Amino acid sequence: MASPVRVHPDSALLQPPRSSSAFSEDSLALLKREEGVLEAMELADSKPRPDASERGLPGLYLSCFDMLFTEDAAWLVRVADSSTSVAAGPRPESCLEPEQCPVIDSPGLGAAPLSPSLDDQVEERSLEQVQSLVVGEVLKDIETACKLLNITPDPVEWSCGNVQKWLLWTEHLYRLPQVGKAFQDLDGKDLCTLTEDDFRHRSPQCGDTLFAHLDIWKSAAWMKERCSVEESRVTGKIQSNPDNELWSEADSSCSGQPIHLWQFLRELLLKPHSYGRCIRWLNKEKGIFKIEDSAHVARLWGLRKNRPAMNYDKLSRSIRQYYKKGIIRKPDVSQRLVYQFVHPV
DNA sequence: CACCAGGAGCGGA
DNA sequence: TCCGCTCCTGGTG
Repeated sequence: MASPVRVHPDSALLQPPRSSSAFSEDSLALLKREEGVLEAMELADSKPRPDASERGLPGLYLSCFDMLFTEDAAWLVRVADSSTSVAAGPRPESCLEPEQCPVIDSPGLGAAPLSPSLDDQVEERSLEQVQSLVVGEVLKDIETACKLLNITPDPVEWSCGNVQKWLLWTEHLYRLPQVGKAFQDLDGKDLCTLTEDDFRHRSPQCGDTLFAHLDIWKSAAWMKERCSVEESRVTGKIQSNPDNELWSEADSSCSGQPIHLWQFLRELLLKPHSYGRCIRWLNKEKGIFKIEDSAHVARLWGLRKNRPAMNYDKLSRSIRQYYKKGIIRKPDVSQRLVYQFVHPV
């Protein structure tokens, strides 16, 4: 398990790397294990990818932030730069696969070796790009979790029920023991005032991990608020995110309307890096998808709808109600757990 | 046994 | 009224 990292909203998040220690074995392993976070991370890895959904959201955040604040990130940038700089010429065997091409703009490196100071500047610039990519990705993933759980991104605003939802969600994704009872009757405000020791006291097994996860949510909320204040100050309005537009049709949580099952399924399908193990497209153009883990999808749906007794039997009955409504149907060649959106995106 | 199909009653919005 | 949850019977591989 990734070691939790402390991220305080007011300090660490936007700071440059703090450590000058060597690349530890742990962080290397972490890097190899957790590279699915965003494309920028993928360039550091040429090994077969582990199943994305096994990482779970929280673990993903931890490793992201861990990387952000260590020398590892600078190393990552060096990999990115070297891979882009050789793009015109033959690539060594250890180079990246085509689909793992860096998304970071090359700072325009020439063939000649850089002077140390220029090298530092390049690293710093690329590091900023990596940082903003990672932070953006973390915010997006938290946003997804918020939509699925129907909670606000800011833990301070959570009700007792929201806190329990978040705990369930985190435990579920990160395979933690259930400790909800230890945090009973706490609302978000109370939760946020707890210290790491309080968390450990309430849950010796995973209190520190939960605390770290919560810290990241708090950081993200802080950043989001900062960004929106900044944006509204500069542009006078909140800018829209193209990625949100992509699935705004399927997102009803923003409009206050209860989410429909077909919308929920599409949300999961549009986040393959998080949910690809439990539901995935077989043919996105035709809208054909397969539920790989029926129990898992049912649990997620139950979590989203506050229906602890939800199971696949009930979920599939709801899906079948869509048949006569012309929203979902069985594909021409019927297969188990395979359905088709009548009107693909 | 897990999945599939569909009828029916119910409650919430 | 619509939507989804729940319970149900019966069928299939």
